[in-house]
Amino acid sequence: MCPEFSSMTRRNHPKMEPASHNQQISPASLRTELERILSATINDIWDDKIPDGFQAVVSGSDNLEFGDLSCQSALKLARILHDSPRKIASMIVDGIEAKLPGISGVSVDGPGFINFTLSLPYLVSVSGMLAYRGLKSLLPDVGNGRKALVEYVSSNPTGPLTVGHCRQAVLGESISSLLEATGWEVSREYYFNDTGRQMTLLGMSLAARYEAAGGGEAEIPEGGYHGDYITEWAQELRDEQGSDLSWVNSSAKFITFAKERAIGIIKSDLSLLNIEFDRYFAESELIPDAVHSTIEKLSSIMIDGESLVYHDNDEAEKLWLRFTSLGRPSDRVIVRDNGMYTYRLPDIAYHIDKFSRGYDFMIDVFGADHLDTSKDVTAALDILLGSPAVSDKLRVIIHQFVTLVRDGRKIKMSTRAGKFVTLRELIRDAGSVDVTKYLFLTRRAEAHMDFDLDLARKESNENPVYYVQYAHARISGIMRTAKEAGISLPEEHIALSSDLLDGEHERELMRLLELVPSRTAAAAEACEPHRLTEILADLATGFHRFYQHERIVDSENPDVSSARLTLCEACRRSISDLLEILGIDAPERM
RNA sequence: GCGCCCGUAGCUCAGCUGGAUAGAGCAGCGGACUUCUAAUCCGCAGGCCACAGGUUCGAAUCCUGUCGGGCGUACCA
Repeated sequence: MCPEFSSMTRRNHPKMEPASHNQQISPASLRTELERILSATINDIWDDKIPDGFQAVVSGSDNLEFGDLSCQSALKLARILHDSPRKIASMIVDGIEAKLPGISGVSVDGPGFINFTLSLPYLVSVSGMLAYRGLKSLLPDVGNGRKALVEYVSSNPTGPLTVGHCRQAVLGESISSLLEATGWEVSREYYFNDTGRQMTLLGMSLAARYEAAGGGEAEIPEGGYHGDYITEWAQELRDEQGSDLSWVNSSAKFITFAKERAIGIIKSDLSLLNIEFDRYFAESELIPDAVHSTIEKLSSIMIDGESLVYHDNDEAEKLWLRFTSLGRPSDRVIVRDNGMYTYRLPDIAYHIDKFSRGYDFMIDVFGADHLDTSKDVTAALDILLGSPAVSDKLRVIIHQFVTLVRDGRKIKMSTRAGKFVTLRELIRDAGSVDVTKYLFLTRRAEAHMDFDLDLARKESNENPVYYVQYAHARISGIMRTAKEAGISLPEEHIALSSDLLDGEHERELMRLLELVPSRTAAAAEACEPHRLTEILADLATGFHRFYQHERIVDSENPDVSSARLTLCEACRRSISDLLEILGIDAPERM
């Protein structure tokens, strides 16, 4: 934000309200309107030959030679109409009767693309909107205040967060912000398992270290946790408890102590990333009521004359869920013979709880290891809640793992064996939180990524995040220079004359800016925050190039300076708005 | 064996859901600072989009198969 400008934008000048103010059209409505006109034209010409529901689509051209926006409908229609795409395209263009908003040129190119050139006044007005009202004002209000829930990290409280969790944390957090940017009211939730075998093992591991710290001989149980942090907890516990022997005989106390310590570490790890959850949902909250009622619901479902759950003949307690009747590869045990629940059952109960809380959209962000389980859970929810309810509202995003490489070799990570690289260490090696975040955010979730620890610091010095942040800092510097020179942004309500911005470099930058809202909206729709890093890089390049070619602050030409300042501000604000969604700092100086 | 994901420049990765000449950063080579921040810009070089078929006006993108890598295939989570 530039406080020195905000006061201006709020001032009212009713008498000076120019006519052009009402003509401002947003990038989104321009596209909708174009598509509407094209669709109508196509239907007018060919009428019943066009399949029902046919919609023309316009998208940004990848090459400036082909105009700013392009439509491929003629190519698609060629097959249906049995005619050459070029001819069809020409007929469409000739048949357009309505005035196209914000468009100064239409042409038919290549095999049959219809290309549109955006008008200069329109481009100028969009830059103005970005500068004065910010990116969010141009994003579609998809959520419209509806509630969404994003579950992510959800790592069990058995130790510090690792590199893998870091990727997920950054991904989940940016998805949450992206949804917020498009009008959703988002709750961030962390689900953790605080019962079951892993917690018992953790408690036993701590007990063993506690013994050892007292000089005793004790072994960590098989499958237990070997991390150094457990030894530290044991020592702390010793120091605190002194000779209080009641601890030694109470496994529950060890579990509770370890659990609380672990959650504390996790929360402080997350705070390093500036991530705060609205709720930490413990599995134990579901036991016994929610789990029991889930078992009942599952039991009442019959498929092909068979109950969805069944017992083995010999063991009374053990309960299976017949996932095979739900199209899954194999049945699974959901209650063990000792009466304890396996992971899937409470997780189903948890998701039923989520659905019951009235969210319109739910996202689960999981690592690749959860894929199978997650499909089982979704299959169970489909049958319990009705398939459309689940597929409409629940979206599971699976991200692939980070493969760490050190000394040219891949490192196997294991939390239990105590062999892992923590989030803390990663941030330390990368040298900055922003660098670490950007590192993960430039990749799409499904991409496997190799991360070379030896190159961490080296890479971070050359990290693209600095390139983007530098653009922001540079513009901020220009704003300061402009202020000193007595040049300010034009006031919002005065339509900017496009004559002042008719150079090729101005146009190139404005064209880039015009694409930002639709690209951001598409990223939100797809829940793919990595696309924002692409937009950011493009904006930074666009600005740096513009800066190289054009003098912005020039006392000799205050009008031009002021107009160019608007473009800079549009750029700066778009960058800072996008960085904010990604949770990355937008520095004013570097 | 089976299921899911991935294979794109030397390296790390994009590629807007089938379109026009496949892009960026880093690494390499060569240029540009008396001018609002050179953490920048401009140029060169670098590709059989793993491989083989198929679908059609058109494929990195869709379908099949092969090869290679990751994850899963627990009465762990």
